[in-house]
Amino acid sequence: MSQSEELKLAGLKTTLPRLKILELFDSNKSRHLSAEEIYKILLDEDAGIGLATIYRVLTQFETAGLVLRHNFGESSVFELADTDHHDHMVCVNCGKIIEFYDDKIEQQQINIAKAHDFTIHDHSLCLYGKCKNCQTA
Amino acid sequence: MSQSEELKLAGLKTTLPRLKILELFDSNKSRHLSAEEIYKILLDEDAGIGLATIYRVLTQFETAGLVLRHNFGESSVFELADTDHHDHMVCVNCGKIIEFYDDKIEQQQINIAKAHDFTIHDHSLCLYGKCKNCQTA
DNA sequence: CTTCTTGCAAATCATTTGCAGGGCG
DNA sequence: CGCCCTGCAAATGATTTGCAAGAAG
Repeated sequence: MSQSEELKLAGLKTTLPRLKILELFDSNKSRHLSAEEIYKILLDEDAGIGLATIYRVLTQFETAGLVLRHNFGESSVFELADTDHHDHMVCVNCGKIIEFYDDKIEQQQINIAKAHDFTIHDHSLCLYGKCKNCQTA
Repeated sequence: MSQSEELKLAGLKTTLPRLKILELFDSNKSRHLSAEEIYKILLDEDAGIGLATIYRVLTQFETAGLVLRHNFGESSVFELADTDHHDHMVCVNCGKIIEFYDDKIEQQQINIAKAHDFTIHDHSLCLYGKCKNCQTA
């Protein structure tokens, strides 16, 4: 599906800011971007896109289910919602983000919730520490 | 250990704001409080304690290891660090917080980190959903 | 054309900091 | 009595919103 079609499906008009942001997520290796990071990247491209617009677009994308918002540090980071559910490990030294999925943990969360008569809508699991390269530092 | 002694041990002078806040945590059934909540409670008591002071005290307490800071919603909530490690379930409807500890999950996190050559310093696991009383709502 | 969008600036929110007066040890 | 603390107001950083001008369908 083209990016333009994705937008249409979400009930959003095809506009430059939206395409640019989608494009960034599609092409970016890191996958995890904050509004500020997106803003700076687009500034370098002289796209003339304001920070407020980026926040608006990201919120719309989140509502439409196109991206997920995470609250690792103090500001939000977003990632494309194009893969299966996974959790994260964040390197407190270099900021690297490693994704992982573990069936035992997922299952155990469900068991625990059940034991407390709690219905899970969502969950967030984040491990903070040092990645391979930063352990010596 | 008295609250005054706890403060001394942390290298902090015994002052009214600090005692009041410690007292609140000790007496409060909910255990989890935000700076704003503490501020409002103390306002009602006419303690004349400013919000900035509450933030300062909470930060000092966190540094001293007396309290833990969590980032469930958009603002931080604090809890006394007087119990063993545990994770949380937060009811998105009524805000109720349920604490839990699961050995399998803890162990599995360690395994996963190891598999990725990652050294865990800390982790946060939070289940969002509806508690028993809010399921029908 | 009509409605959805955007850029910019001003407004919010949560939290932090500067400063001058006070209080603990 | 010196240094740590506090209240208040102003400063911050992240994110949101008001508004009038511009595009998309």
